[in-house]
Amino acid sequence: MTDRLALAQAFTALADPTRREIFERVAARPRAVGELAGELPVSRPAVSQHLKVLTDAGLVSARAEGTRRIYELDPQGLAGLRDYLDGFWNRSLAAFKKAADEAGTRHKEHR
Amino acid sequence: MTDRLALAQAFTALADPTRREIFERVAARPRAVGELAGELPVSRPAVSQHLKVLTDAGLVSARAEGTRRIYELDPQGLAGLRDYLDGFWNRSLAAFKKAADEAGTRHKEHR
DNA sequence: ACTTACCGTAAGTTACTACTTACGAATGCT
DNA sequence: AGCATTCGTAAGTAGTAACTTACGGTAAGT
Repeated sequence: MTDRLALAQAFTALADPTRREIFERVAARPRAVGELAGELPVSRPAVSQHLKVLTDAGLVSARAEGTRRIYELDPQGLAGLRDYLDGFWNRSLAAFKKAADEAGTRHKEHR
Repeated sequence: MTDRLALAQAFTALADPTRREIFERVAARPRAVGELAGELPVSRPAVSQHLKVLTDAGLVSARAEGTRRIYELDPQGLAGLRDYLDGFWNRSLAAFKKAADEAGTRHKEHR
């Protein structure tokens, strides 16, 4: 199961605009650090630091290729976020359905 | 459609631990501000400020009940987050499937 | 009308975070 | 071996965010 810490890390990771931008680009296609830095208005070390946060959150993973490090999307962190939100989604829908049904019994019959 | 700003606000809102705690309690059952403050180790104004952020992110909504303000979950913000993550989920699964298939064609046949 | 209860906002402070430059390590090429 | 490329980390700084106390405003009760 996905623990609370990993969840917090994932939300924190995607809260930053630059980091979300990096995440989206890596998700679209695996990229090296310098490549990402070339596309973004921040320095290469900044990209490295962001990638560390994303990696710790389980959102991306890296593999070495010569002196370059290729980052790609890691489905694990994504799955944790999805599961967390799905829980609220189902419960909220159930609650709203329940409220709607109860309102319905007062004003008109069920069918 | 859910725009980028709302998305950023939703991620930012859920990134803070205290705010996520508030969100979870409100999602479980609608609550007043003072009630939340009584359950949490922060002051009532702090809760108010967190609820404002959550409201702006479309994650909760409020209704007046006498002098009290009852906050409840708002499915809108939740839907935006879900849709965003689902996009990556589907695309990442497609990419992994594609990669697996291509690897399969090199090492063993499809079935 | 006065008091009580509940809440949002303003102002100020502290802690954290995102960024920069500087440095060092690892790999590949000649 | 020497040099170039690519990258991670350390150190320092500026901006932001989360919290507190203080204040004002609205609704209900007596």
